[in-house]
Amino acid sequence: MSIFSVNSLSDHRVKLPRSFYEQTTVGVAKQLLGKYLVRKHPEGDAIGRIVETEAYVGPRDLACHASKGRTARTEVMFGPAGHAYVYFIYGFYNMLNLVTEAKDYPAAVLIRAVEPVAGIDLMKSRRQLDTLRDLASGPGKLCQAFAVDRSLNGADLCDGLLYVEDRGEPVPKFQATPRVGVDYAGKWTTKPYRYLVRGSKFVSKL
DNA sequence: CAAGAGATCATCT
DNA sequence: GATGATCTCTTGA
Repeated sequence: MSIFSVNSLSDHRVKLPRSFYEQTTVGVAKQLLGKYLVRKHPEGDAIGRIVETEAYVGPRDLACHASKGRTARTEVMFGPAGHAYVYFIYGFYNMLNLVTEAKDYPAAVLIRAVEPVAGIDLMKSRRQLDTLRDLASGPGKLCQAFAVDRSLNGADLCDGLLYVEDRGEPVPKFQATPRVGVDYAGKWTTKPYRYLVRGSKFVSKL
């Protein structure tokens, strides 16, 4: 590193503080675009630029698990912001969410896709795939690539091996669409709570 | 390329 | 006992 790095934007790396996650869920979901998901692991670190998120905005949102009430599964969402909510679905896949808003207000943002940035060989071996585009372009895929499973449920994103980093990029241009796979949620099905970085090849689908 | 089925299990009824 | 915030592979145009 040169002495110029002090003033270099490219050196800006700040772990998102809890106050970031305490904002509105929709705000967090949008602002996470262009941030970096970091997974520290004995096998090696994995980093990806977040390109797709979904907001699950609280107890009234019929697509949000917390709309079913406070249970063992949803407990983490009722806790303070800035923790991971990881659950297992379809008998195969883990989903990574980041808990938002105030304690006792259950809401979270689903991380749906990232662009691989570092630890790419590790991701390839975990995914048994060689195609960069397919390594983390979906919520199940990225959990596999980043070795995220239920052992991380409840993990503190402000003090642990999983967190999100701000590298000083502005939030990229994005588009909003309805969320994927929530056809059962009545009027909540069509709410535009899915956010995608415009032009990214690494989103799960258009 | 689009559409459909199957895989497989934690969670809630 | 049903179902799901998914993925992959197969089928057929």
